[in-house]
Amino acid sequence: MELTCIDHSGVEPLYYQIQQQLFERIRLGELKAGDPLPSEQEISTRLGVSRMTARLAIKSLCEVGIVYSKQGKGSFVSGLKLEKNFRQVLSFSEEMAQSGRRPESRPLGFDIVPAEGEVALALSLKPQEKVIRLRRLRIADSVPLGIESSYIPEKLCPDLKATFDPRTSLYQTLSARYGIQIAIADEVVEAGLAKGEKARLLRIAKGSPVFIFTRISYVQQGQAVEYVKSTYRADRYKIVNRLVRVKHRFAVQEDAKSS
Amino acid sequence: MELTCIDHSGVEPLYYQIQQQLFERIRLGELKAGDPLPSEQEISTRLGVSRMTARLAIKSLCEVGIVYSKQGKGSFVSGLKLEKNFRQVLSFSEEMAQSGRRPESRPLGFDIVPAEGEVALALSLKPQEKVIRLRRLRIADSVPLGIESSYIPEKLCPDLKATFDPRTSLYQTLSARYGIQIAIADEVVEAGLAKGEKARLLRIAKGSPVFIFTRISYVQQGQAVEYVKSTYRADRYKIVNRLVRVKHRFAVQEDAKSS
DNA sequence: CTCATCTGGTTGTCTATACAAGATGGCGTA
DNA sequence: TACGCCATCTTGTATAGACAACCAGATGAG
Repeated sequence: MELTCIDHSGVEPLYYQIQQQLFERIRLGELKAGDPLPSEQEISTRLGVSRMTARLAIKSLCEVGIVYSKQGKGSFVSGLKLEKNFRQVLSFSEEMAQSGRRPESRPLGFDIVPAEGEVALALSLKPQEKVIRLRRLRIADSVPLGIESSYIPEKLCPDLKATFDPRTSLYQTLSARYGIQIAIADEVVEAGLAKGEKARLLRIAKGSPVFIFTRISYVQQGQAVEYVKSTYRADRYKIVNRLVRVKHRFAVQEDAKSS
Repeated sequence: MELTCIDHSGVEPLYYQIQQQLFERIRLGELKAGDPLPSEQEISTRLGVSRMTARLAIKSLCEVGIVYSKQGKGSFVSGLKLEKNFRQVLSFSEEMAQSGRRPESRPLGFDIVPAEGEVALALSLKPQEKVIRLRRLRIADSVPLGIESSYIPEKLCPDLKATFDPRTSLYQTLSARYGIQIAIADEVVEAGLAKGEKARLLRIAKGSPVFIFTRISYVQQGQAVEYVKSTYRADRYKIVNRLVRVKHRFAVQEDAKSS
C-alpha cells in the first residue's frame, strides 16, 4: 500500500487521513522499526497538500511515541512495540479486553453515604455532601482479581443509584447518561499484605502480597469525579509502564524547602 | 506579569519563549485553574508574532496536560496539579531530588559476566556476550530503600568498569562519556514479599511487602541499553502515576484470537 | 590519501492569509 | 415575550512560501 487517495472533500481533516494511512502502514508491518517515513516534502507533493499539513500528520504520530523525528535526517518508525497502550485510564472491562481475559464483576455493596475524610478531600466535597459508594469484586477468567471501592459525588449523577446495573461499565454509563468523560486520573500505587475479609474475598492466604491503588479521576476541566480505592492480588496482576525521558522543559523545580 | 518582551533575535525559538512565559504565569498562580489563556489572536497582536506561532506555544502546553483548548471558546488552565512530573525515566538521584530526600548509594558488586537468560533476551545479546553488572543499595535519608541490579552490554561502554565510580549517577556517565541518552523505558511492577538477604540489606522483617521492578531502557532508536531488576521497600516507597484517557484514535485492536 | 568545502535533502521555525466550525450574545421580527 | 438570525469571538484546518539548522555524501585542493 502506498500513500494514495486523499479525500479533499472535507469530511475528514487531511492531516488526520494522512496520519491514519501512515499508522496503518506501521501497524501492518509495512513500515518496520527504524524505517524512514516519507519526508514531509514527499508527502506534500505526492498527495497535493501543503508541507505544514504533512508535518502535522507526522507530529501527531510522534506524540504517541511510535515515530520520532531528527532534524536534518528524517522521521523514523521507533523500535517500540505498540502492542499495548500505556498510560491509559482504562475501565476494568477495557483492561481485561486488552489482556485477553474474560471480565466479570460481583457487586459487594451499592449505597449512598456522606463523604468523609480522604474521600471528601479527594473529591473536593463538603463533609456532609452525599457520595455514591460502589464496592465490586473484580473477576478475571473466573478468578477473583481485586476489590474496588468507587466513590462518586451524588450531585453529578443524581439517579445513578436507581438506574445503574453494577455489573456493567461505570465509565460507559457516566459518559452516555451524564456526559461525564473522564480525561485524566492520578494514581498512587502501594504494595501491602492481604488480611481478613479482603484475603477471604480474593481467595488468597493472609499475608499474601497485594497492590493497593488509590485513584482520582478528573474530567478535562479538572473537576474530580471519582475516587477509587482498590486491592489487587499481586500473584495475578502486574503493572506495565512505559516511561519517557523528558527533556527538562517543564521540569518543575522543587519547592525550596531545603534552602 | 504580563506577556511582554519577546526576543526576536533568534537565540531561542519564539514559540518556546511564549510557552515559557505562559507556563511561568501558571506556575506562579497568576493564571489559576479554569482561567482562560490569552487568545491566539491576542498573543499574536500583542507580541507581534503570527497566530500560528502563538498557537504552537499553546499546543505545546496542551500536550503536557496543564492547558486544554475548546474550539469556539478558548484555551484554559486545567485544574491538574503540576507538582510532579509523572511517568518519567529518572535516575535514583533525580527521583530523590524530586521528593526532597538525600540520596546515597552503596555498591554491592560491580563485575563483568556473560549475559544469560532474561538479561540476554532483554538486551538482545547472544548468550556469550559480556555485560557489566552493577548491584547497588539505594539509600534515602540514611534509610535503605531498595536494591538495584543493572546490566549493561559491555560493548556499549568498554571501559566503564575501570572508570566509573559506582556511587555516582550511571545515566549521567552514559550520557556524558558515551553519548548514550536513554529516551524510553518499559517497566513491569510486581508486588512480593521480602526474604533472606534482601530483607536483611533493606533492614525489614522477612515477609514485609516489597515492590519488584523490572526495567528495560532504550535509546530513541529503540536499542536496549540497560536491564534493571530492583527490589524496593513498600513501606517507604510508592508509585505515583498520571494516566490519560485516550480518544481511541490509536487504539490497537486486540488480535482476533476469539474470532 | 586526508581534510575542508560545497551541495542537496531533511526537519525546525516563522510569516501571512484564508475559510470552516463551534460558542455566545444581541437584535429584530413574529 | 419567544424565537430565529446574525455578528463576532474563539479555535481548527489548510495553503504557500521563506529561511535556519543539521546531516550526509560528493567534490575538490593539498
